[in-house]
This record gives sequence, C-alpha cells and structure tokens, in this order.
Amino acid sequence: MGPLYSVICIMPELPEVETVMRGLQAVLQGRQLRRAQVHRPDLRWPFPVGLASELTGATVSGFRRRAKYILMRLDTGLSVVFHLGMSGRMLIRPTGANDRPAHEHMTLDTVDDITVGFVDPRRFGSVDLIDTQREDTHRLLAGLGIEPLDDAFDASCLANALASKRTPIKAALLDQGIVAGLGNIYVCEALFRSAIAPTRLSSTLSPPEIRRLVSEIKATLIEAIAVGGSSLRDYVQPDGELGYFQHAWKVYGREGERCAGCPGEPGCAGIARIVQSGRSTFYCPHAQR
DNA sequence: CAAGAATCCTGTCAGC
DNA sequence: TGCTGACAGGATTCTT
Repeated sequence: MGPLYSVICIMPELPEVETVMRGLQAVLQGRQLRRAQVHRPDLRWPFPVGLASELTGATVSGFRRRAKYILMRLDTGLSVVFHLGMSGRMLIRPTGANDRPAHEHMTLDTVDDITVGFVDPRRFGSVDLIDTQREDTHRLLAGLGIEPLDDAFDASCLANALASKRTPIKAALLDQGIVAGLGNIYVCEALFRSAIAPTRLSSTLSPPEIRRLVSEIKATLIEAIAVGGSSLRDYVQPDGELGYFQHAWKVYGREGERCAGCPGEPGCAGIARIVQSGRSTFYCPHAQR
C-alpha cells in the first residue's frame, strides 16, 4: 500500500477547504487520538505551545469551516485551527504503513490506527489552538467577512460592502474582510460568469450586476464543492490524499485560449492575463465589461 | 486611513 | 543533461 497520488498544484480556496474538511470529518470524527506529533517548530508561525500534548488522548468531536480555515473540535473544549496556505494537504494512511512523507509537518494517529498527516511544502499554512467557545475571536478569524454561501450574503449585503471601496472589483472580492473564502481562481471565474470586467471600480457596479455577481459567486462555489465531493469518494480508502481536485476553469490559467463565453465572435480576441495587485487576473475583455 | 507592494516558501517549468 | 531564474499566491506586515 503505497502513497499515492498525483498532486494538482492549485491553491486551496473555499471549495477545496470544504472538501478537505469533509474528508477529515469522515475519517476522524468521533475518534480518539492516540498520538500527535509535530516535526518542526513552525509553519508560517510557530506551532502553539503544547499542541501535541493537548491533542494526545483527545477525541475529535466535530468540524467546522470558516472561510479557508478548518476548525477541528476536541472533546476537551479546544479547537484546532488549520489553514492550508498555498500548498497544504492532508494525507490519510494506516498507521505505520509508510514512512513519513516529505514535508509532512504534523502527524495525528488515532487509537484505531488511522494516521492523518498535514503536508505543506511551501509552509504557508498554519496550525493553532483556541477554546471552541471562542473560535470566532481567534486573531485569524476575527476580521473575516461574510461567508459567500450564507443566505445573508445577498445583493444588498455586497452592495453595501462595495459602496465605499475604491479598488477594482477583483481586489475587493479577494479581500477576506469583505467576502471570506474566495481566492484568485474563484474570483476570476465568478467575474467571468458575471460578465463583469475585473478592472471595474467596485463602487460603479450596478444593482443588476451585483445581483448577478452574488448569484455567480454562489453557483461557482457550489459547483466546485460538488466536484470536490465526488472526488472525495475516491479518497475514502485506507490511504489517500485530501486537498486538491480537478476542475475545468473557464478562464483561470487560460491566457491566449479562446473564450467560452463568445465563441466565434469577431470582436473576441480570447482570454487575456493582466496583473492586479501583483496577482494574475484572467478574463475576456470582450465578454466582460 | 486605505491601497498597493513586499514578504514568507519551494515545486515546477521555460530557457539556455 | 543540468543549471538558473521566473513564477505561482494567502495573508500579514510594511510602505506610500
């Protein structure tokens, strides 16, 4: 039984994090941890003091996702706060079946011999502890904006948030304090599906455009979660990888390709790439206005 | 105060 | 073939 997998190198955004959380839930919920280990002092930040000892012997009671964070609740009243960063993944395998994979910085063994490893080559991820009752006051969670899949995220909510912004809509949607969980890929995709140019000033979007944008953000995320959920079935095995799944992006990474939104139209020169706030933006200048 | 740039990190890939 | 450099970007920190 060897690992594993081919890694698709995209970064985890809300749907990927949701998928990883569901995978962890399936494997860990209700199980007691026999041992927890960390294999280096830090990822993005130092591991919290006592992390391994706090986890050892605890039973995993539940999970929650907030933005791109995974909260793993323990029966001791503590929650583990995971962020996958750019390259974080969770590897599941039978305890003792394999050597520790490269870049596995934290390892959890359950009493029934399941091992979950947190792998993060670029080490942009993080792990922290907080009282479950105070999860939302954690410094990384306190400033987060609304969950885009929450019913409260609607056109008036987004309009309100955008009214005072003087940035391009692309930058506003990437701002985790406005809408929490979107990253570069899903912002590009949602703007394309909304036919809104990423360069538009946030405050200039019309009410119909904002309604469309809210709707497309939700649809884009829901579809991606569905893809992740179906890929998860393949991972419900004694060993497997949680973290990434394939998805057919309409614009992301498709510079120079034909635009799916205006096939054959003479005015369409295909997908363009520009840089906004130091990040690549992919869009169709013909279809997105 | 807000917006943008710099920063952290390493696997991947284009180019020589 | 093997090396070098550019590139990817989430979220904080720094600078303008």
